[in-house]
Amino acid sequence: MTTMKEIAVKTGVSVSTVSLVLNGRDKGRVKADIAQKVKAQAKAMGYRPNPLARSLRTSHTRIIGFISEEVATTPYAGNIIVGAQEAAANLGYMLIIVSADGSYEEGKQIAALKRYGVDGFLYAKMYNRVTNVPATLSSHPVVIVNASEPTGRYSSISPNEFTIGYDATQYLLAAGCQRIAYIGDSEPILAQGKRFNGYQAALKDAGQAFRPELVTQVSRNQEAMDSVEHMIQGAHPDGFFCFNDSRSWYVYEAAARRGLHIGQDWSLVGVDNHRVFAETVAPRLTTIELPHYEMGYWATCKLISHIEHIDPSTMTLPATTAPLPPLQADGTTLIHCQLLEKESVVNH
Amino acid sequence: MTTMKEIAVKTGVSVSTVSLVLNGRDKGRVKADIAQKVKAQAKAMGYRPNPLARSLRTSHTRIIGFISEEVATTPYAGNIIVGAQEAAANLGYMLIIVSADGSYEEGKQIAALKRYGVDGFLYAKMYNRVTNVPATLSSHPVVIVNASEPTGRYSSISPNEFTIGYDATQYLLAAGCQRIAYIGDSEPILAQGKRFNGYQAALKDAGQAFRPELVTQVSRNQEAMDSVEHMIQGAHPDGFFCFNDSRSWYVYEAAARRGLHIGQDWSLVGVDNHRVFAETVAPRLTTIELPHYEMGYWATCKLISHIEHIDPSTMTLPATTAPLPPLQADGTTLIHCQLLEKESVVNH
DNA sequence: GTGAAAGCGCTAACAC
DNA sequence: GTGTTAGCGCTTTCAC
Repeated sequence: MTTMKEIAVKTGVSVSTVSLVLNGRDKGRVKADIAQKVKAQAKAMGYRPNPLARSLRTSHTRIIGFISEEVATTPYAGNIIVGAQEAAANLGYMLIIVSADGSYEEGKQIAALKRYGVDGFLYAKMYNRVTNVPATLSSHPVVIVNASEPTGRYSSISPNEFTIGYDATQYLLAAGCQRIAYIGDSEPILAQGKRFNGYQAALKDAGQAFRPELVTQVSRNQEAMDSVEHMIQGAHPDGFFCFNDSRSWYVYEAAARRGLHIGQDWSLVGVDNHRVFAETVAPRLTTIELPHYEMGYWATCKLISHIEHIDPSTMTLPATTAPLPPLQADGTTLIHCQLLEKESVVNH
Repeated sequence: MTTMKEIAVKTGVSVSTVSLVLNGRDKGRVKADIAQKVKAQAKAMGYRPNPLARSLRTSHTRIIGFISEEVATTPYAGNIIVGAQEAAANLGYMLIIVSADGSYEEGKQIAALKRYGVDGFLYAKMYNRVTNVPATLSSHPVVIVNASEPTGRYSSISPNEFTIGYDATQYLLAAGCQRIAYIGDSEPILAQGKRFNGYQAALKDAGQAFRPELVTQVSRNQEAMDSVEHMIQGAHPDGFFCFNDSRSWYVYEAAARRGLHIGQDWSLVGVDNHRVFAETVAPRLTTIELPHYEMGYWATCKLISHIEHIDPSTMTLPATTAPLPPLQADGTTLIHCQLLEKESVVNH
């Protein structure tokens, strides 16, 4: 580890000059040629600043605290972490991740993160919902990921659930489906209601009547299977929009029992949480993937723009990255989800 | 943030005395009553040490670098992170997680972690394999998670793949299955070979002949489905051991096409990667879950025991935690995987 | 323009 | 036994 002192000695200047130069604060303070010498020497010696020492002085660390629940129990939401981590790396930050679903309570974890001097917090939930942000976070910049929050005090980023339902339904309509079923979740969770609204809106916009008999909101296991069977027998759907891949399963099994094939006899679009389908039946399944990676990435960019008091639109993002989606008036950003076209929709 | 200096002033002693007392190094150096006073004052003022300042001095940080690939693309392996994070929290450590599957290369990430002064590294892979540890890590304690490494220089923790195959097959045998099929993966990955060995060994120990016609090693999609169908038609199995849940899927679909039910007509034990099955068809499926959480937890305990040069068996683990599994001679620890009994095995 | 000096909060060698 | 002192590597104020 080469230090500034060593560079100072080698170059024959003082540490303060080195610090000035290496931090780009030498404008009109240090002569250009000596600045050059310092930079050259630093490069030659492979100088890298010691973040600990810098943090002790400046009390900012370029570390972000990522607080999550249920990383354990939700498939693929881990992509939020990956997205956040990559954004952080691109912008010169590190992520310390704590999960609050374990033996250690959220409060203790937050206190520990504060002691380590994190510059801000990402508060992530593993399924989209309304949540309350712990009061202890309010001393720092916070961005909420995959959730929203009632007070409007914090920025948040979550998937646009309405357009998920709308796009899926519209896609089935465009394929010529006349009787599109909605296989939902029996829990009254946020995503459920909004996707269902999108389904209804798409039907309405296409001039199709909404038929309650085509809707079934199921839990799981045999009971769910029976509900789906019952709906199919009564309402004869030719297309299905499924809340998630667990619900798609019941349709696949019902098709198999009838000797029918998804993508040949029935159309199906489903939200893909687990990706066992992608792995197993692809390219048979047309799916919508939740934008976990994007949410993590953008939330981190936004948080850092808060931390550094800069306008997110001026942030230099890597060329490969899409521009930050615009903020709504209430601080909420909804991310549109892509529909991945495969073969499980047949033209009727 | 109260500092040692403030405590020293309030108590009327020097900072060094405070430091000694608060670090438990006052044995025979500071009088008991004054030590008491210091402790009381510290408590009253809600003193918490500043880890940055301490680290700058001691050059250890109580931060562990967690290096992983493919957190993005592997379901549930995120549990390794959760386990590691909880173990770290229990032992007073923090985890900085970097993923090497993104735009930033492993080398840069490792350099950054070193600058932040991590005390050691967890080098995790998201599926079990033989891997090479980057040379730059050798300056620090390292534990390998969910992988092994050819040189034998590092400790590693991975699932016992052999017993997965053995236990699953034995369980099916005990239920009376006479013709147990093995639905494997067509890739020659480590887990594949060992689970297959376990399957063969269990058959042999039970005195059943190994029948090649009951084995099919499939990739995915229609081709995989066709192979499974072909095997079933030719060899008439009454029980199935499936390499993972993607492969279980094909058996479920084949059963549905015949109007048969898993758990009534056919027995099935599968390794459960995605848990869409657990969510969807439980309690119909008898599964083996990979011990991701445990691997993360134990790897972290072991790493910390290296860092602090203590015998892992003397570590005070939380009462809820199982004891650390023993180390093999080559530094490898294999974790036995539990078989979760449900209803997808029928007594023949 | 440049350097000396103070100090972020803590630890540890060394006086007394 | 306890306090004084000297840093860890860096930033920043203030003389010169």
